[in-house]
Amino acid sequence: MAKKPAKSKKSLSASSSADKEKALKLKSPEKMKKTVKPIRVSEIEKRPKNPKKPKAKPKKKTKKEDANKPKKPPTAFFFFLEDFRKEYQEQNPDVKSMRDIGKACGEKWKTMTYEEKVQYYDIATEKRAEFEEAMAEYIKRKESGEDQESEDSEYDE
DNA sequence: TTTCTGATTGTTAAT
DNA sequence: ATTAACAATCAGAAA
Repeated sequence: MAKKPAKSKKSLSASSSADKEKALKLKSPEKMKKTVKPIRVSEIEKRPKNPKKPKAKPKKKTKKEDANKPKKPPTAFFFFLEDFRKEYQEQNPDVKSMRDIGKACGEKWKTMTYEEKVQYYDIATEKRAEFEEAMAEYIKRKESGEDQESEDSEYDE
């Protein structure tokens, strides 16, 4: 059977006017707001994984690995989770924890409309901007002199 | 005691 | 374009 080509289904010249309208609506909300700042990060972020990952898929980390390294900001979904959790626990005090909530939350999230989600997206967008700033500062500091550690780094607790 | 796991989606960086 | 990893959370299980 000759397989085939089903590779270019729409690409090149498929830009119809209808496509434009559709794309406008489907685009990410944050993208619509304005272009992201031109922060060019090439080698800033390094990802030295956690040496403590027994599983093939690392997921969490122990405690502090890099106090200077800004962690990834929570996504819109996570913000929604925070609110959702509170409500969920009120209605379901019997539920122990997030495994159930996560499912319920994800399900509801899918049902939410753009307008409802956009609020969280907005928060996430703003948060990301802050994260980028923190990241830039972190890099700067790191390049400036990571040797500078002594002051009150970490004594014993 | 300490560490990891699970489950959800979103965002990012790298390929 | 797609993949891989990580973001929070918390109670329970494993070592």
